[in-house]
Amino acid sequence: MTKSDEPTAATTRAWVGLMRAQRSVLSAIEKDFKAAGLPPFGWYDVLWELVKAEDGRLRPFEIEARTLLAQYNLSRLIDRLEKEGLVRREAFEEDARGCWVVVTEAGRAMRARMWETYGPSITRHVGRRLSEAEASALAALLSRLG
Amino acid sequence: MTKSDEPTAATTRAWVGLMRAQRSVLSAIEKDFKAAGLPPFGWYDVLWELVKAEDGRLRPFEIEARTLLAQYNLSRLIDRLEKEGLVRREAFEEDARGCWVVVTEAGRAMRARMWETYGPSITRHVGRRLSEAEASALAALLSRLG
DNA sequence: ATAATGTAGATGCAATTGCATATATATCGG
DNA sequence: CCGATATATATGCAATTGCATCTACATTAT
Repeated sequence: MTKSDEPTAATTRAWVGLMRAQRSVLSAIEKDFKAAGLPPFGWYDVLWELVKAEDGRLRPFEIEARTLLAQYNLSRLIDRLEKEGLVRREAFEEDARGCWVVVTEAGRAMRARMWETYGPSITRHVGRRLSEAEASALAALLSRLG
Repeated sequence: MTKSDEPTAATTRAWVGLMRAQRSVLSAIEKDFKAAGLPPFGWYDVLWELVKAEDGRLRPFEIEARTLLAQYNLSRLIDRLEKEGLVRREAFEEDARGCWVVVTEAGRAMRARMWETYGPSITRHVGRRLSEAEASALAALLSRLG
């Protein structure tokens, strides 16, 4: 490895910190979800993207881009959400290969119920550890890596 | 949910950014590992902790604390590393419940070989996107969440 | 029109993870 | 010393993930 490819100490600390912070906060949040008897954390993102979207519907590939889920994982996550009645698949008329994923009323209700745990959990595990200015600065820096 | 539990916009952006940045960079790095024909990314951390440790050995619970791996996941990860000859388990004399995990020469060599891909990968996906000062600031902020 | 290529999404199968619990000590209170 | 409790690690099993590939339809070039 040539010298210029070697990460600087600060870069390495940033990357290791990113992994550790994410794991640590995520596992704390997942613990809160479990304690509240909620479905898996990962369901939230998909439901939220659908709720935000016009008509509560998105194509799978759109959800994929927004959530960074792998295609095959999303496909099966939709299966599970559908089995729970939180979303339903509908035909996409203009292209018979595709489909819509539509959030149901139960899905909207579940999203809202999850937020009641999720919101405070974010506050506890992130907000309480940083000032407003720090949170802003962190968000700005992280957006450079997305 | 009471008002005070609701995360601020900056806190939420920080958390969402943390998830997205970690997923995005991790998946880019994993792609580099695969392209180089290396074993799974997760093996690196364990090997590295062992190489850093005195005598190249640690107790499983010590690795667990350093890597944030779940106990049952680490137990089976050690199985896999052992099967590849990268580590070996040795008896821990003072407490028959425990064991040592010792990195082998092959394990040290593999760690070094992985770094040849990993180092440049960190540089490419993290270092190149931030100035030194930004990387430092990011590391400092992230350390507050660990 | 047709063959080649591209895209959306699903799926079989093996590997990994999570959960609950097991196993084998160790330690502690009486 | 003895039973109760705690600790270190392993493991059976179900759920999830990753990989490779499949199906079905769409688009493009000839």
